[in-house]
Amino acid sequence: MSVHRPTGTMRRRVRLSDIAEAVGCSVNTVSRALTGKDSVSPVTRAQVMAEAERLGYVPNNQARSLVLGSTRTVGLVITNPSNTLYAGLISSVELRCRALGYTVMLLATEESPESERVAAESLLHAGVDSALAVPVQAEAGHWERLRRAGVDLVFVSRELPGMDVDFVGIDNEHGAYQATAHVLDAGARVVWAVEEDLPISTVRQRRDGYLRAIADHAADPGSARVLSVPTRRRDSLTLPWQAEEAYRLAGRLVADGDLPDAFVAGNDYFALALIRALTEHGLRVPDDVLVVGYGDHPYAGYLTPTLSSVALPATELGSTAVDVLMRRTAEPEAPTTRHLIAPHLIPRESTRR
Amino acid sequence: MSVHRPTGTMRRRVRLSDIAEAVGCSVNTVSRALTGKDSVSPVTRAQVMAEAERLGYVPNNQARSLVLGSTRTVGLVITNPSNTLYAGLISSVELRCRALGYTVMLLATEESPESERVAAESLLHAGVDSALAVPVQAEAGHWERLRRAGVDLVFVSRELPGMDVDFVGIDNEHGAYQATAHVLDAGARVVWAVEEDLPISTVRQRRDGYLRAIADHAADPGSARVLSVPTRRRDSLTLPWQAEEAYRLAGRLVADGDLPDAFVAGNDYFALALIRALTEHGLRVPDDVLVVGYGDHPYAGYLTPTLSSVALPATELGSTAVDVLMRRTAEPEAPTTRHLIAPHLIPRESTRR
DNA sequence: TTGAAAGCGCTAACAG
DNA sequence: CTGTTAGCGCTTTCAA
Repeated sequence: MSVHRPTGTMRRRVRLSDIAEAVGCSVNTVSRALTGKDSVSPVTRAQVMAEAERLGYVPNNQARSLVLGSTRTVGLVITNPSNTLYAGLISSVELRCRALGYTVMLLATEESPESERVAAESLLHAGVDSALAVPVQAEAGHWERLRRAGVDLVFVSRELPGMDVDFVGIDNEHGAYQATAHVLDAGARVVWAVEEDLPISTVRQRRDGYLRAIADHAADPGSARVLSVPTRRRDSLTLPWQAEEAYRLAGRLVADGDLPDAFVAGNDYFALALIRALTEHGLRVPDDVLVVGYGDHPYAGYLTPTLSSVALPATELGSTAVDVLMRRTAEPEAPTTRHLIAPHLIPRESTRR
Repeated sequence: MSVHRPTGTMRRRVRLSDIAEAVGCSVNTVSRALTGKDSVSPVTRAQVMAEAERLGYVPNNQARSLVLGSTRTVGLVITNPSNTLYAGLISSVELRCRALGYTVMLLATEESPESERVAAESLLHAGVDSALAVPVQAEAGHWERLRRAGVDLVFVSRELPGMDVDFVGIDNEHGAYQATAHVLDAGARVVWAVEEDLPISTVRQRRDGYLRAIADHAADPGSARVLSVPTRRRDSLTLPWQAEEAYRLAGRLVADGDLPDAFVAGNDYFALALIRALTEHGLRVPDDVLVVGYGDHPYAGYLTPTLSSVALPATELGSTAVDVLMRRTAEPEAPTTRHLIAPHLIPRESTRR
C-alpha cells in the first residue's frame, strides 16, 4: 500500500474557449473546425487542430448532447450476461456500436420483470437514443412508454406478442426441427423434448419445431412428449441454470424405467445434466439414448461424448440487431421488420449411432 | 410486417418549466422540491411532486450532468464477456452500480491493446466519473491519462505492475496452490501445469502458486513443468478459447509417451480439452491421469468425469470492485488498496483416486 | 420560503 | 470565412 497521488497535474479540463484563446479566434470557429464544418479556412482549421491536440482537448459530451438532443448511446437490456448466447451478443453489439460511434449502456434484468421495469426507467433517465432488449416477457408497459418517449427500440432474441416493434432473433423453430429430425434420422423412434418452463417465445418456438419434426418424421407421432424443467431462479448470478432440475428429472425417468430413444434438450446445460444422470444409472449415450443440445456451447466439442448441438450465431444476432436499430433511427416511419437468423445443427458423438 | 406507428402521442419531453407553469411557481422551486432540498414549503413540494408525476417528468441527465460535472456513470472495461468469470463480473457490477444510482457503460477489448486504448478514450469522451477495468496489460499510458483527467480507476482481476491503482482480484496464487496440493495429496507424483501464454498477472500468479505447492509437497520438485498453450486470438467472439491448442498439446504428449500423473489446468477449457485428448488416446481420467481445472464453470459438476476445479467468486469480485471504486471517489487521497478474494477448490471425480 | 439571474460547455442562427 | 448572440435544461448563488 503506497500513498495515492494523482499522477501529474490534475488540471482543469480543456474547453473550446481554451483553444479559442490560444489560437486567437472565437469559440464558435473552434467548434466548426473541430466538427469538420466546411466554413473554416484551411489555415485556421490547422491551427485549431494543432492546438486542440497540444492541449489534449476532449469534447464534453454532456454539453454536446444537451444541445444536440442526442446522446449517441444505445441501451442494451439483457436478461443474463452469463448465458453464452447473450455474452456473445454483448460483445458483438458493443463492437458494432463502437464502430458507429455509439456507446453502450448495459442493463441486466436477471429474468425479473421488476428489474426490467427499472431498467427501462434507467434508459429513459440516461437519455439513450435507442435500445436493444431481450424482454423478460411479462409486461410491455415500460417498453411502450420508452417508445413513446422517442427511444427507438428493437427486441432481440425474444419477441413480445402484441407489440409492433422491430425484432431480430434466431429461428428456433427451425433449430429445434433440425435437432429433432436429426435424432429421428439417426434411428430414434421415441423422442422427447426437454424445455425450460419459462413463458418466453424462444421456448414456444422450439417446442413448435420439435412437434413439427415429430409430425413430419416420427413413426409414432403419439409418442411425442414435452418435459418442462423448473427454472425459477432462486438466487445467484453465476448459474448452472437449472441443470440441477434437469438432472433430477432424468434421474426420475430412469428410476421409473420411463425413457425415450432420444432427448432433444432446450439448452446444453440440460443436455449435459441428462447425459450425466443417464450415465450414472448405467445407461450410455449415444448407445442407449441419444441426446442433442441447443446453443452449441464452446465446450460441446470437448465433452465425452462430444455433444451434438444447435449452434446459435450470436455475433450475427448482435450486429444485425444494431443495424436494424440504426435503420429504425434513420427512418422512424419505416415498416416494422422481423429478422430470423438461421441456426444450424452440429452433429457430434452424442447422437451417433 | 405492419406499418410502424409511434404508439400514442409522441409529445415533447416534460421539463422543469412545464411543472413550474402548472404549479405556478419558479423553475428553481421545482428543482429544489424534486431534488429534496429542504428550503421548500411542504405544500409547494406536494404540488410539485404531484404535477411531476402527472406529467410524467423525467429529469434530463445531460443538463444535470453538465452543471453538476458528474455523469453518475461508471465505465466497465472487460476483455471478453464470454469468459464465465467476466460474465459474472458484468452482472454483479451492473447490479451493484444500479443499486447505487450509477449507470454502467460497457466496453469490450477482446484482449487487444489497441482496442483497449480506444476504450479508454471512449470513457474520457463519455465523461464517466470512474471506471473498472480488466487491463490487457500491454501499455498503461491510456490508463494514466484517464486518471489524470480525474477519472477514478480500479483494476479488476488483473493488475498492472508499475501502476499505483486500487486493485481487486482473486488470489490466484492460492487457488493454484490448492489445486496443485490437492492432486499431490491424491497421490500424484509428477504434476504439470498448463497455462495460457498471455503475459498477464493472473497467469503468473497461478504459476507461482503451482511452483510453491510443488516445492512444499512434491516428492521430486525437479519434475515440475509448465506447459504454455498458444492463445493468440485469431478471430471470433464466441470462443473455445484455445481449447483446441490445449487439445493438440495433450495429443502430442500422449503420442510422445510423455505424461505426468496429473495436470493442473489454467482454466476449465484446458482441463476439458486435456481430458478429451487423453480419453481419445485410451487413457482414463482419473484412473490414469488426474486433471484439475480452474474457474469452476457451471458445467463442471455435470461432466463425465465431473471436473474438480477452483471456484472463482465472480459476484464478490464485482461487488467489491464497485465498493472500492465508490470509496475511492469519496476519498480521492486515501492510500491505494489491494483486495484479494480467496477462491476455493471444489474436488470432484477428475481427481479422485 | 421563494424568485431572478447566471452559467455549466457546446452548437446553431444570423450577421458581418 | 468569421464573430456575435442565443439557448439546450438544469442547479446554484444571491436577494427579496
